[in-house]
Amino acid sequence: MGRRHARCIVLRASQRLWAQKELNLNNFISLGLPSVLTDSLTAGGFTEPTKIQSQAIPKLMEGRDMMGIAQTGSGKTAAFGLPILAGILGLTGRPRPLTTRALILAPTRELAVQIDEAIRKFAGSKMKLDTVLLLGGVSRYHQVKKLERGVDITVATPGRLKDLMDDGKIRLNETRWLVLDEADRMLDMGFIAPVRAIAKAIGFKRQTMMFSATMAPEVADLAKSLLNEPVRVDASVAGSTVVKIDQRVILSGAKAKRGVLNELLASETEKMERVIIFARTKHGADRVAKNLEIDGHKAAAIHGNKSQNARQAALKGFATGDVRILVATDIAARGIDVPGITHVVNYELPDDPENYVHRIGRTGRNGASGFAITLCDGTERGKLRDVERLIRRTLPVSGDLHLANDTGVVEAPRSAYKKSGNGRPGPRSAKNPRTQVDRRSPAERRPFAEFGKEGAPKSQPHHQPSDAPRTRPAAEGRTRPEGQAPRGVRRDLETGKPMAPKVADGAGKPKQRWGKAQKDALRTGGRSNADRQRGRVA
DNA sequence: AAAAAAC
Repeated sequence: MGRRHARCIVLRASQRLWAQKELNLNNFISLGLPSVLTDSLTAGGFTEPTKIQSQAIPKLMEGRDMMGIAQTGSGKTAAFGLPILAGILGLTGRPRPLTTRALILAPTRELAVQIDEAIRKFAGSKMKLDTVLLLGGVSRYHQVKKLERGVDITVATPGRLKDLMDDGKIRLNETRWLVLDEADRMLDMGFIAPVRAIAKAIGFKRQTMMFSATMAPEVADLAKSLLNEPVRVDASVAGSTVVKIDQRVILSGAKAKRGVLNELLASETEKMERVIIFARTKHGADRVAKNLEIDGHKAAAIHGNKSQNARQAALKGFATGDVRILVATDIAARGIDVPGITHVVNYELPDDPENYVHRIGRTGRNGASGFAITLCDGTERGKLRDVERLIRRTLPVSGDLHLANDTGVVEAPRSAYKKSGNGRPGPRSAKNPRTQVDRRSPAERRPFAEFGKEGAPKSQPHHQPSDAPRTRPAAEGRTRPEGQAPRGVRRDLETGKPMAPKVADGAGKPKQRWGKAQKDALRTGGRSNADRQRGRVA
């Protein structure tokens, strides 16, 4: 009976599979894609378009330009890739030597590799397709060989592409499709000049697709000059994904972080199957990886000082499950799409608060849930506050501010990361020695969780008139010596009038960490980081 | 004072 029942289920499942194959029950068909592509999608197990795919594909098949607000994981690669593949299927003959029919630009090499792999997978084995991947860090030789024969699709990072353009190894005059992926990041990285040069080389007979996580003014500017009456598709999933990520903060002294991390990796409740650990600097990432190895954990590291081969190897080992721990700089904060990451650990807080959001977005993907654990020491309080302001919520904190202000003597007591809650130190015990001398002023001695609220930037009304005496609700009932300004209000030295608080116009927005002049120099000059450092006046 | 991207 049980057996027959089981067989019945098996039969039903196989019938469904058969029906799907036979009748090609693939919802991509309704989007107007040719059968060569839907067949390969079915074979790859893709039958259900994502939100952005069902919105974008029909419009792109009509030849419209597009501005897409979307992040990695939304399925945007297929959203622009499939219409391009469909367009190429409609062309006859081979691409001419030194030309490419489609050009896809990405900000980092890893991202370019991912896009290239995905597109070839969508095309499947039945479609004749010549592609080339143009990125730095590897020999130009094979890239040039492929270009000499002519290619259908080129995926590139701006530096190497511009390099090859200047050497006459690639001509863009026959390029019909241009994609700018992660445009916001490309601008942040100073690629505006090469991107414009590339677009100019292609000319106007093209279909342009631009994708960005945000619609910052610079992005809007670029979109205005590159896109022609674009369709706008918004597939930002801001709330829904973040909700599935369990975020928390553990206070820990800088030197105690190593011990805290080891405890986390060892603890059974955490079930850290695949974890990515973010460090702030390349050197920091190497150091964390080295310490993990010493402490008996197999780990790979990825950052910009590693060779392209080493970077690919690290990523591959992580994706295959060969190593369960990847230590990374913010090179991997965005775009890296390795499935099954259960935990993101911020060993150090990022300099750019936006990167916090991108980092934790490596987990909780495709409906899975994930954990994001941030280790925060005393010097990082400001950065944590910036993050909390950006995401507009206060993160649950455990651990001990005394430990966070650790200057190096304290070993992390278990209670620092086992206990969650009010952020106050647990009772003094052998395990929680609290031998640290507290060097803070009395005003600073408050539970750590309060720090995010200090100065209350998020409750400041944006439009508060600056010439009216400013009062904070919290200051009510508080007595002050005559003539002393309330805390948090700066007064003009001459007039004594209150000035606009520093944070008022930045509330809800991240602080600008680099001077505008430096960012501009980066944007326009296109010089290397090292050049920039050398050229700067000390 | 960082990271990314060209040799």
